[in-house]
Amino acid sequence: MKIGYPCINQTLDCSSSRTFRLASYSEERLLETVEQNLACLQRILEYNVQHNLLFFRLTSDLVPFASHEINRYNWQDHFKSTFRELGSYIRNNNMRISMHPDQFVVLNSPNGQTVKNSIAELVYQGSILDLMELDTTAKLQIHGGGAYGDKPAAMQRFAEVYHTSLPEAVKVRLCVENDDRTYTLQDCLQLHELTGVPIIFDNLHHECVNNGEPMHEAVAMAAATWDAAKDGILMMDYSAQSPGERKGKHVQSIQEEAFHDFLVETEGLNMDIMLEIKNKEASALKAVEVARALGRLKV
DNA sequence: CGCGGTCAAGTGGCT
DNA sequence: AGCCACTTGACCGCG
Repeated sequence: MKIGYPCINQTLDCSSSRTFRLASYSEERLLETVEQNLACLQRILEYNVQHNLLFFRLTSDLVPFASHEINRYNWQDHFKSTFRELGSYIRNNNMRISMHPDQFVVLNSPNGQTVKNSIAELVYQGSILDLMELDTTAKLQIHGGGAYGDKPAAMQRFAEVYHTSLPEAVKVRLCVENDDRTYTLQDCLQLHELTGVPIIFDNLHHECVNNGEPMHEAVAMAAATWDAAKDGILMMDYSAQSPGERKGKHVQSIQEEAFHDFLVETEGLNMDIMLEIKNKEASALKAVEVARALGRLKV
C-alpha cells in the first residue's frame, strides 16, 4: 500500500501548476513556466520520498495549453531530458503516479468537438507519463462522462470512442472512476466489461450514489478489475464529506477515526490510496501514521 | 501591492 | 436561470 495526495504541496514555497491566461500566451512564457513547474515537481517528489508519500498525482497544468491549438511548440522534445530525469527519480524511489484530466474531458459527449478536445488532452497527459518512461501502472483517471438522459446509450458511446478513436498509448493507461452522481460503481463495472479499463474506486462518491454495496465488497469489486501485471494494484481516492456542506464536498482535514475504520473495513485488500482532502500532504502524513499503526504500510 | 473578477474546455444537481 | 462543485486556485488588471 502507498499513500499520497494530489497535485499541490502546501509546505513547499513553489507550485508545479503555474499557468497564464490564453491572452498572454507566448513561446517564451510557455518555456519559462514549464521549466519552473518541472523544477518544482522535482522538489515535491523529493519531499514525498522523504515523508514516505509514495503515491502522487501530477497536475494537469504542468504544460499550460498543451492540448490547445495555440500551442505548436515541441515542448516534448525541448524538455525531454528533464522528463526522463523526473521519471528515473520516480522509478528509483518506487513511487506510483497518476494524472486526472479535469471535467472537460468527456469521451461520450454528443458534441464531436468536445470528444476531440478530450482525446487531445488525454494524449497530452499520457505523453507526460511516456516521456517519464513510466510503465503502464501509471494511470490516467477520468469519469464516465454525461448521461444525456440515456445512460446505456452514453456508455455505448464511451466504448465506441474507446475502441475506435483512442491511441494505444492512452488506452493502456486509461481508468474510470465512479463519480458522485451519474456513474456508479456498477455503471463503471459495465464500462470495464465493454472496454477492459480498470476501475478507480472513490469511497466518498460511492457514499453519494451506489447500489447498496457495502464498502468492503465495493472495494473488492473495483480491485478485481485491475490486472496486477499490467495495471498494478487498485488505485483509490479517499475522502470524507465536509460536515454540513453540500453533498460531495471534501473535508478540510482528515478525520483519523474514519480513515482508521475504512482501513479496518478493507482489511485484506491491497491498494494505493490518494487522499483527496483540502489540506493535502498534512492529511496524507496523518494517514501514513494511521496505516502504519495498523501494519498496512511497509515503510 | 492587495483585492477581486475572471479564466480553454462540460455536466448535472441544488438553490 | 444561475450557481456550484469537481483533483488543484492562479493570473492579471485595477485602484
